[in-house]
Order: sequence, then structure tokens, then C-alpha cells
Amino acid sequence: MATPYTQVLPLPRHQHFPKPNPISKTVINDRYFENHPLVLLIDICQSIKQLKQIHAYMLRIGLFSDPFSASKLIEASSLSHFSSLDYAHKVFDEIPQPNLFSWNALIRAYSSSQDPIQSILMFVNMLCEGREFPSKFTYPFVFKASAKMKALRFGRGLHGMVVKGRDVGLDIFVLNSLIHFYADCGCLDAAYLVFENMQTRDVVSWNTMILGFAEGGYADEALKMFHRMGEENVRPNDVTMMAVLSACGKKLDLEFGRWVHAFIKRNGIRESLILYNAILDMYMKCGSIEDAERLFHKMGEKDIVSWTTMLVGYARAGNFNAARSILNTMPSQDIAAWNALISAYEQSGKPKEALSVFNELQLIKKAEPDEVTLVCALSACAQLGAIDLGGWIHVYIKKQGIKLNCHLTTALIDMYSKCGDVEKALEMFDSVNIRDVFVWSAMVAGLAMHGRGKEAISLFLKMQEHKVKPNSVTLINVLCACSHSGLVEEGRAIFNQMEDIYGIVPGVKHYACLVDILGRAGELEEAEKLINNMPITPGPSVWGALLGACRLHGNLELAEQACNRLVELEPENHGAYVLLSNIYAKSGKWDEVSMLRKRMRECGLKKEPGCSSIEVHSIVHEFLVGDNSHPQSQKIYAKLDEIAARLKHVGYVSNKSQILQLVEEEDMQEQALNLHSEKLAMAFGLISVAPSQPIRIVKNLRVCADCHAVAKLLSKLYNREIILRDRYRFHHFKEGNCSCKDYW
DNA sequence: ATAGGGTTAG
Repeated sequence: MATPYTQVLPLPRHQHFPKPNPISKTVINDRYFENHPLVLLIDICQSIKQLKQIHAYMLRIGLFSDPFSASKLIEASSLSHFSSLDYAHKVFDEIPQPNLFSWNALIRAYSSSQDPIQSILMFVNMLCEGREFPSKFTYPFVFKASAKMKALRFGRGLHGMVVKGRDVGLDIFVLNSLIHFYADCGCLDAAYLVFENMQTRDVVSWNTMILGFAEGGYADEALKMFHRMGEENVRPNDVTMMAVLSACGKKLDLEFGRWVHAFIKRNGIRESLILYNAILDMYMKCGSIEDAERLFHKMGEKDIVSWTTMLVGYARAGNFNAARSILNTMPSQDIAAWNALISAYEQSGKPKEALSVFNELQLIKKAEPDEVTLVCALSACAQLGAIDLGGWIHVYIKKQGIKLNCHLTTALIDMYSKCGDVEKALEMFDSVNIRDVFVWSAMVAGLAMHGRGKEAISLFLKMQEHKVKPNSVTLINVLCACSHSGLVEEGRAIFNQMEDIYGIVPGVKHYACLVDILGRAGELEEAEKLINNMPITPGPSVWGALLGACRLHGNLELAEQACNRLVELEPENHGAYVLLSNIYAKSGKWDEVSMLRKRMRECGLKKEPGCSSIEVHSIVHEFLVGDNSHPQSQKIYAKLDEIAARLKHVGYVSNKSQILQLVEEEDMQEQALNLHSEKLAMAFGLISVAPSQPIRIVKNLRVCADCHAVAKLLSKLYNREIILRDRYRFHHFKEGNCSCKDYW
């Protein structure tokens, strides 16, 4: 049989090697076979197929048992341009006594792979076997893997080993990667300590430290480091400048950004395309589209990132036409560009536009949707309450065999929760085994918005059993759960434990939640006291919560106070006026209502029109108050008449205190109330949704008490489940009751 | 043999 590899690769000429002896101890860790023709072949090998042929031949002649030769094979299979980590690992497992080089090669390959934990596992295995010890070529990659994993405790342990291991503790590569690791874990003080204690620092040390500060949200520190670098006569390079630009973008300091741009030109910094893209990005972040455009037109070479950076800049500034025309003119539209447009629409509260771009992408098939696309599309569905489309995307993910990452899992849980199917959200949550803090937080939020406060709290506790540390958002969600379920004691207790147990200083949002919890429970005095004694300035959310509580408990004086503070902070906040006028209307103070209306008109404010939407057969239908623009309008109004008759029959009298507009005539009032957007949507739902399916409605404002009462009755009279999402939470109407137990 | 870099996501 012909030797297979000779058909592909020429065999080198020197042939004077003794046959490798697998048992001989003398060859272990020796470079004895360095110039063996097969080993030399590895260096010129170009594909995994060729490598496998060499591997086979090495096994045949026994060369594979030589650790040095085997390590060359590992290097090629794990680190070359044609590398295959799975294959490399399999080869590795066959090596009788892998040398340090082999261990390092695999640890390195895994550290920059999708699966950095493998790098750490390899490292631990190496320690356990105890034959080889980590070197200065090992640590940089284990630190890199630990940084990716945010494995702070593990990395700290490594740091200890480095310090004990003397010579590695002085290696500049090891220390630079250590700085990077601490910075990535958010421990900038530890990173800085390492930096300060270094005997010698190079430009990479400075760059790593500056970027660490910039990314960690300490832009000022980053810029200070840059200045100090100049004072210590360390020449910055292009990487330094990118770190500095990142800091400018965070600080939104256009003047300094322009200075940096000039500095780059003045100091002969290597002008790479990457660097220019970073300058573009900085100008866009600092809000100077003009500077960005000027540079963009001057740039000789542009790549897809340059175009996408412009696209994102326009879209974030709300100039969607310009963003769209970038997408149309850029030479190749990769998925990142589409994602940028979809995400910009979604983030600016334009979910319908986001979904229409998503739809277009699928029709023209210029690029394949990826995880980012799907996360954005799911968020748009969540905003709209479009459960059909959201469910379709879920099926698509399964069909395409897309692996769920935490971003996707979170988006799915959020989508199902916000579309009213908290059971599906829970199913999703239970079906995954990798859950980061975002996944847990989303599930806590889902339970919270459905008024399942006790379950939210127990999930919050379970999360800690799973050793996932709650963050500031998790705490907002769990406090919110307490407020929606009237869990006053629990809420108070969690709030008081925040700093000591969770290490999170309460922010404005946390205070707002507690005010809400206390206020709803009628503890207005305590809520007021809390606000007066807050160590931070109460923001709009805090006054809003107080105002909401006043509405529930009819405290006019406090309401006026809260409303005034709210309007001081947010002159354009019509919600505040509406709430106050709500309170006036409830106590029949129509003069005050009209005065407030006048004030709003003078400020040019309009009440945000109530709008309800309902998805039927994947199409989202929207209704405004008294809307008759729907194609099936006649049928809807006929249904409304029928509903009114049936309600009257069971003795229902409408609750007129809910009328926000000052309407003089009695029957006009009743009409306005009967034509609230959620009632139109409910009527349409009764006509169009199959009886076995719940009627799901999304309202942009809070549901009014009359509509709430009507929904309860309808659920009983028509034996239908109605799931209504308002601005605040969910209401599940079933058999004449609501899941909120009339507490909202 | 090694460390640091630009666009899109919850």
C-alpha cells in the first residue's frame, strides 16, 4: 500500500533517524526528533486532512510516542489557521505523556475559543497529573479564560500561584494578562495594584490599564492614566489611542475627542483602519454626526465596520432615513448591519418598524439572522405583545438548531412574560441549564408583572442557592414583585438587607419601589418620611410612586405636592397631570380638573392617547379611544352594543369617576367611557379570537377602573379568559375575577 | 510559543 501522505506532500530528504522507541526513557521531552521528516512536514502542512495523514504515519512508525513530536501535532491541530479543537483534544488524550508545550497549546487554543471553561479544565487537569507545572507561557491564557468566564475567585487563586512561583511573577506577559483579568472582572482596584507593583511596564501594560478603566466606566481615570503615560515618556501606540477614544465616547467629551484625533495625526500614530473606525465611533457617540461624516468621506479605505458605525450613529440619533440609506448603499450588507437597524428601531420604541425590517431581511435573504437578530426581534415582540410572532421565532430557533445563549434565553423569557404567557416563560426557564444573572432577573420580573409575588421572592432566594449573585436590576424586579402583590413586610425586609447582604447601595429606582410598596398599602406617612430621609435626590420615579399611592388613597394635599415636584423635574411629563386630574376627578373636583387641563394646554402638553392592541392570527390590531378606522368597525360597535345590553342586564352601572376628560353632558360621559380603547379591543377579541384561546390585549397606559370592572364581568358572561397588559403589569381575568385581586 | 484593539444583543 502506498504511503498516503506522499501523494499530498513531498517527503523531505534526510532519512538518517533511528526508529523511535516508545518505551525508551531517553527521548522523553527531548528534541531528538526535531528534524525528523515527519515533524518537518507538520510545519508545512496546510489542511486538517494532511495533518491526519501525518498523524496516521506517526502512529505507524511509533513517532507519536515521542512527546516533542506529538506536541508539534497538537500545536498544528489547535493553533493553525486550519485548526480543529475537537480533533486536537482527541489527539491530546492519546498522548501517553504530554509535555508542557502540548498542555500550553491546548490551554491557549481553548482560551480564545467559544468554550473558555475547557481551558480552565485543562489547566486543572495538568495540575492534578502533577507531571508538568505551569510556566510563563501557561498563565496568560488561563487568565484570559478566567477573564472571559469572569471567574474572579479562580483567577485570584491563580494570582496567588503566580506570586509564589517567583520567576513567573515577574514576567511582563503574565502580569499584563493579570491586569486584564482583574479589569474584566470589574476589580479595577486590584488591576491597578498589579499595575503599580510591576517592576517594569511596557506599552501593553498601560494600554490594558487605560482600556480597563475606560470599559469599567471610569473614563476620567482612563484619561488620567493617558496623561501620566506621557509624563513618564512612554510612547502611546494605535492601541493606546483606541482605549483613549473609548473613554472619550463614554464621557461624551467631543472637544477632547477632537483633540485626540489631532493628537493621532500630530504624533505619527500608526493610522490603521481599525483606529479610524474607532474615531468615527467616538464622534458618533459624542453626538457629532458632522465630524463623523467629514471623516467618513475623507477615509480612503472603508470596511463593513466603518459603514455599520455610521449606520448605528444615524439610527441612534433618530435619523432612520439616513441609517436606511447607509444600509442600501454599503457594499455588502452583513448581518451586523441589519441588526444595527433592527435594534435601533426596537430600542427607540418602534417595535413595528423593527419587525418590518426583520421581515424584509427574511424575504430578501441577503444575510442569515443570527442570535443578535433574534434577540432584537423577540424584544420587539415583547414590546408589542405579539405572541404569535414571538412563538414563531422560538420555533425558528429550535428548527435551525440555534443553541440558546443567555441573551436569547433572557429574550425568550421576557417575550413570553410580556406577551402574557408566564407559564411558557417558566417552562423556558426550567428547560435551560445555563442561567446567568440576566436570565434569573428576567424570570423574577416575569413573575412580578403577573402579580405572582411570593413565587418571585422564592425564585430570588433560589437564585442565591444556585450561587448567582443578584444585581441592582434583580433587586428592582423583586421589590417590584412585592409592590404588585402587596407584600409589604417582605419588601421592607429585602430593601433593608440590600446593602449588607447583597452589597448593593439602593438607587433611586429601589427607593421608588419601596415608596410604591408602602404607598399602596396606605402607609403614606412612612412613604413620605422615607422620601424626606433619602440620602440621594428623589427622582421622578419616586414622586410618581407617591402620586400613584395618593390616587389610590385619595390624599389630595400630598398628591398636589408630589405632582408639583414631578413636573419640576419633568416639565413634559403629562402622566403626572393625568394622575392628578384623575385624583381630582375621583373626588368630583371638576374645577380643578379643568384648571389642570388648561395648564397642560398652556405647556403644550397633551394626554398621551390611550391605545390598546390585540394580536389576531399574527396581525397586531390597534385601537384608540372611539376609534372607527378598523375595517370591521361596524361589527365591533355592534358587539359593543350587545355587551352594553348584557352588562345592563346584570345590573352593571358604569364608574364615571374614571372619565378624565371634562365632558359636560351625562350621556356623552358614558359614551366616552364605553369607547375606551381596551373596550374596543375586547369587543374585537370576542369576535375574532377562537373561544379556546385567551384574549390578549396590550394597553399603553394603565387600565381604568371601569374597564377593569367590565373585563371581569365579560370574562364571566362570555366565559372567556382575558389577559390584559397595561403600562404597569398584567391582569388575568377569569370567571369574573382578576389575578391582581383588584390591587394595582 | 505568550499579553492589549473597531460595528450588532438581554
